[in-house]
Amino acid sequence: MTPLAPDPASLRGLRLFSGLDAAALAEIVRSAHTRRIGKGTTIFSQGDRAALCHALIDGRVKIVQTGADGQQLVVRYIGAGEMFGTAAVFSGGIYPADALAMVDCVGVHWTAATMGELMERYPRIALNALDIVGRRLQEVQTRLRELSTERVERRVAHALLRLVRQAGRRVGNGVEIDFPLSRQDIAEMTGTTLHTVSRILSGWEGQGIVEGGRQQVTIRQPHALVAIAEDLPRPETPEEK
Amino acid sequence: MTPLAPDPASLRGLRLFSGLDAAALAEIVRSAHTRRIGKGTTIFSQGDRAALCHALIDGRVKIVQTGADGQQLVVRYIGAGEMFGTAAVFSGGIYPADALAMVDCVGVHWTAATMGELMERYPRIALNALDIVGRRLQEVQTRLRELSTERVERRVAHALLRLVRQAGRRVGNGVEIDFPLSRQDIAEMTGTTLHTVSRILSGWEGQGIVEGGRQQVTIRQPHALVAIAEDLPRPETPEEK
DNA sequence: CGTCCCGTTTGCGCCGGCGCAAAGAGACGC
DNA sequence: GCGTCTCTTTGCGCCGGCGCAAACGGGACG
Repeated sequence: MTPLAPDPASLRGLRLFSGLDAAALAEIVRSAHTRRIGKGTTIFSQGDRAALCHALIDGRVKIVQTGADGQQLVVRYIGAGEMFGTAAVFSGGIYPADALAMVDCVGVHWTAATMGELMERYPRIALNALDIVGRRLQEVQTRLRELSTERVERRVAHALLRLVRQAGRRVGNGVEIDFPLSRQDIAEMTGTTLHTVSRILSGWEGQGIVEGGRQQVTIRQPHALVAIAEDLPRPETPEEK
Repeated sequence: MTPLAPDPASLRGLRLFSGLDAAALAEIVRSAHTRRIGKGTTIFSQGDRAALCHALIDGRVKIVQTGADGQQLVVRYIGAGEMFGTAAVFSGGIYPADALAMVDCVGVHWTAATMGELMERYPRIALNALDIVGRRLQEVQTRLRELSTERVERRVAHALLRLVRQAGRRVGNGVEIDFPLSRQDIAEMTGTTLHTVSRILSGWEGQGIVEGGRQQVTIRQPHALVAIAEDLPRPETPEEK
């Protein structure tokens, strides 16, 4: 992990620091530690003491929780501008999951003590963190309800739609999930197996709704996916070509 | 809902306000609205604008999220001393679930604006809220992993163990969950049906692990339940009588 | 360029648990 | 006390999806 000089412009873009004045931002920049993180790096591990508050400047980080039997849940993908590991610092002090760099990244971090002082001095930071953690709580609650009450196909549709919103990139024939996403990853987000995900995606591909690829999904008919997710009648889907 | 005079002692006991000095607590008491809430009351509804931050002084509140198809998830039970609906106020401003009084309750609330001002003036409140919401996020993430990766029996065991920690009351032959808890409630916490919960509990009852009853569960052998939850070899369980 | 590894796809038997149906017991209101 | 409603229990057929196995193809690496 290679240290870098903090870039004030990118720190200013972090959601955690929105609404702060120039003096506050200057202090935040002064105490920030910025670095490159190579693809595949474990930034922190489940069960470790939560010593640092992290945020991502560039790249993509996967947050994965592992149970005692080795089974994994993909909790979340972190994109540029987002914090991670911060809630743990203020809630119990143990990271509840691993943070893995999916691609080469640029990250920034603060010690727990520094962030605590910043929050006491600038309550806006604490309120922003509360907003972020509260939204994540709502999302996870929604996923819990989906997993409790919906069949796999709908769950996969919901998961893909969330990913499109978070990491969708327009390409020629649809919207691509803009980072490597395997069938196993999708399975670990939706409580199923890679085989089931593969079968579902193959079926949708046959209907022109998605286009698959190795660690890759492109959504060609988002509205069809919404209909599946919401268990609505399917619109007629002309085969586009 | 019958207004009451705020009781400073019970407000002081709220987790949200721990670590505050007397001046802060006096201000909190001044702006608090306390009232009785009858059993069965809907305190707020899913989809409503999140206008009030709530906390419970006495009683038990169930937080339930309902999907578009009417299927329900029991998100959480709120006990005395706990806040509820507060995260929603600071995260998007819409309540994501209903809050229902399970028994007669005493509740307290503040307007969103008042709580926002209190948090700006006393950052400790925001940090406490962050701690509480962060712990809830961790719990829901853990439940999501359990639901994704464990069979029903283990999930029910985990759910009962959580309830024991939260609302367990020692009685003559074990630990009772100290509020009305139906098989349907347990099912809605664990992503299964009431029939499956009933079958599991009947089986455990036959082994002396629990004792059932109408809207009632008493855990007689907590260690056996832990072994089930963690998929450990079962200890020999002598039939106590 | 060749080889190896990993990800994807597909067939299929099996199983956990859903959900219908019915019976019984307890709580509640008149 | 009686009637009604709700909750719990249990039998059982059915189905969604798990997980084993095998084949194929693409990408990474030497």
